[in-house]
Amino acid sequence: MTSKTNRLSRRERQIMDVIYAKGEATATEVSELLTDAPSHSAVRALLRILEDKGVLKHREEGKRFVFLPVESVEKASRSALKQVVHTFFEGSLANAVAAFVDSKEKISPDELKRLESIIKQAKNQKS
Amino acid sequence: MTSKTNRLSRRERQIMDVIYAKGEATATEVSELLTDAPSHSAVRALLRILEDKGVLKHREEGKRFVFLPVESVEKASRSALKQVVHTFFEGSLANAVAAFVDSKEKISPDELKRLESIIKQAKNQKS
DNA sequence: TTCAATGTGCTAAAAATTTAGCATGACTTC
DNA sequence: GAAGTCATGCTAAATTTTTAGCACATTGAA
Repeated sequence: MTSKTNRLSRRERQIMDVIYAKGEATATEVSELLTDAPSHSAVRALLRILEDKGVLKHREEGKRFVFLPVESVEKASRSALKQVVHTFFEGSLANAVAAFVDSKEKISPDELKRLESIIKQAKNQKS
Repeated sequence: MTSKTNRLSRRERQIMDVIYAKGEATATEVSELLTDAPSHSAVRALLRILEDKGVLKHREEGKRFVFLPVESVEKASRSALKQVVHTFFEGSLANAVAAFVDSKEKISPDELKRLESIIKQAKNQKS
């Protein structure tokens, strides 16, 4: 249960969120996307630390470093989602979806259709 | 976007998670539920800090303090969920549900039924 | 070549988090 | 009422996080 992101400091987590949302990012991009970004060198330091911790890696692109998660986004997102569902919705996906639907988020008809077919498919696979 | 829980340190978040999952808890309960709990007095200190920060409040029950979130669990859970969906699933609930279904989590037939009816209801409300 | 621009790495200091331990108060039990 | 138990508050120290700034490398233009 002690997930990897659980071991990250606040800034580190903020940065990981940005990178997960974007897929990958340079130090400058991270800086720009953080709403309350610290100095540029601070961001770079954090990125280096995250790499030390083994949650990020980078590839060099020209002279810039492009950082990306070591763990696949798929895996990370699944565990983040599971974590929320567990903490707040007693482990029930249905509870979570219900809450989301109840909120004022507009869910487009398209989304609803997709949801329907996802559920249908899951039902079939069960049997 | 800078949510309240975003301002919490790692330990503070851990504690909030425990309390959200349980609804409310005493210092002792929090200690027991943390997998890598620090000393008891450390936990109490954190709880005090969280109260100072305005995310927890307490009521006295005999001689113990029972801590509970200031923000309703409903509200907190909605924003936690929204956050994950935004960060990892491009804001799409359907994407999130698909990922959850794909994972090896067993989703009971009951859950699936509930999901179906939730979606159906949402569709009707739209029109 | 030389200079400016843009990137990185490193280091050390500042700030924040996390912790233990002691003092205190209430309640029970002997 | 004395001692033991269980709770809290406070304080100060240890540890971690967060930061800025300087040094160095590379690229491209003048």
